[in-house]
Amino acid sequence: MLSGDIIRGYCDTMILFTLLHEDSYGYAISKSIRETTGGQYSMKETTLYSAIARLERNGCIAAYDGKTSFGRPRTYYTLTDSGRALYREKRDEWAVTRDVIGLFMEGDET
Amino acid sequence: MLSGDIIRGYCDTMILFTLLHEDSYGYAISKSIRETTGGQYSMKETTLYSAIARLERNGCIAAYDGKTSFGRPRTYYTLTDSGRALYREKRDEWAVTRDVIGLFMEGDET
DNA sequence: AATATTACTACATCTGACGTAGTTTGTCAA
DNA sequence: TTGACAAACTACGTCAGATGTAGTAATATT
Repeated sequence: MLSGDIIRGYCDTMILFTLLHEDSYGYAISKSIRETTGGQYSMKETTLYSAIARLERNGCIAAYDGKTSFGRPRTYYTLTDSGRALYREKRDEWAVTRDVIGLFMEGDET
Repeated sequence: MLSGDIIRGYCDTMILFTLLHEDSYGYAISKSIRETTGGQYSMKETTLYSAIARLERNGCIAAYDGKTSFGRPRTYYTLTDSGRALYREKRDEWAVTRDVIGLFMEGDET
């Protein structure tokens, strides 16, 4: 199970990725991330919500009220253009990061 | 130029990797890292030295005095067995991390 | 002795990921 | 109508790693 600093800097990207496909809300985003990673990574609630707040503050996602069948109404989020742009940046940055860190790995020529 | 949080968690590994090949000291380790990445990443001095201190505290590297031709004498570092073990752990962890984060990247099928 | 150069040290700050705990808003059973 | 209950957050504090700014230490050269 991965956690913390290892993933640091990519929590936001995971959320953006999830919203790339369809609008969603907190709990569902978290579930989607868990599923995407096949259970290898599970984002903590606080991490998720603070990342969402940050993304909204930065204008990368926008909120709107949704319905629910039970319990408190959900807040849905949708990607903005700048959110989409940020995703692309992060994706490109990742390609570089991955290769650079890979230079320090031996016996790992996958 | 990569920096900070992107690389976070792998500074230690870069240092361990460098020492895998031969004993070295602060400035030279930093230089070696810059060269390994082809100038794509340059570790800040403070980052380097605090990582070195951490690794030594944890028994992953051991220090000994070295000579110098000019200026203050260097402190050389050598990998310990547990440092070598930590490197292997980090290397394996990286393989997983890389694949998991990769799941969130589109149009990036390199 | 003054200076230049290499090699660090000290210390404060910032940020992002968490832990623990509590709150809000709705449905439903009785 | 009210109280249990569940979903969906919110508040707040902590911690570690990377970094900025600045200063110190040791040694050879002039």
